[in-house]
Amino acid sequence: MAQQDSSLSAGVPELLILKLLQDQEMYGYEIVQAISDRTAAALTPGEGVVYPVLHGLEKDGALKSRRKTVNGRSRVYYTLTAKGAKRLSHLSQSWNTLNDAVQAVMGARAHAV
Amino acid sequence: MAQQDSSLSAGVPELLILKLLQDQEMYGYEIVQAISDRTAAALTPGEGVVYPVLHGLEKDGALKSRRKTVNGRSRVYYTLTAKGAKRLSHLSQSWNTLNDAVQAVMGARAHAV
DNA sequence: CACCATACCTTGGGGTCCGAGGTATAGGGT
DNA sequence: ACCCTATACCTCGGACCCCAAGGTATGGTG
Repeated sequence: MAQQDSSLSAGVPELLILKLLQDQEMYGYEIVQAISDRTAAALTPGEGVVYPVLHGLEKDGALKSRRKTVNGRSRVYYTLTAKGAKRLSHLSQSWNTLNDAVQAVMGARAHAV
Repeated sequence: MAQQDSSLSAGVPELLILKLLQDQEMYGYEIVQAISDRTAAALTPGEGVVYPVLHGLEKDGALKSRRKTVNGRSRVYYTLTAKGAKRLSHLSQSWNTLNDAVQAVMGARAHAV
């Protein structure tokens, strides 16, 4: 049973992966490092997280992949499909709603103390 | 094995419950509705979520409980311990870090200025 | 007296995340 | 030559989180 919309299971890795792939074509190993880099290592989902998400998204038609060999290395590049774009905007929306709700209870203050 | 700190498993219900109990003594059933109320029904963790969290927190010494009968109804009121307060500030911090990291990847859109 | 709201609780299952491990190639150091 | 690291793919087992559904009991209302 596909998970509900208002789920508390964040699905953050999926969100980030979709976003990265919206901006540019990338391959799995690259994504793992990109997330770590762009979040200043605050988030470091490993390969054990990223690859399964990638496979799941492709299976659902949210991503398309193609093999490419660079410097004798075989890489699997992923790109966003229309369905994936929809899923991204949707997930992104959910994240904002969740965050707003949390802030509402926590005192609704902007961070940065 | 107790979960890591930088976990992506949000633990939002726990965070909200701790926050509510920091502000005032409450009982389970009340908490369920308070979350729904204060988030304009954006979040509605049911009793199946709240009670187990409550029990877990108490077991860990983050909460203290006392039975009280009001209008012939038996309620279990919870309050925050020092340990719970620590856990709250900690979890709250984690949430902000997580949110910042997500925003960093998503484009760092300013929320409500 | 039936029904709903209150108030507590547990169980079963699905989803998410993670560390650990497995395979293979390219390149640098020794 | 050889090893070690980085690159690049992958899967598995388990831990944890969340949820819907159901179970028990009492008070108030129609």
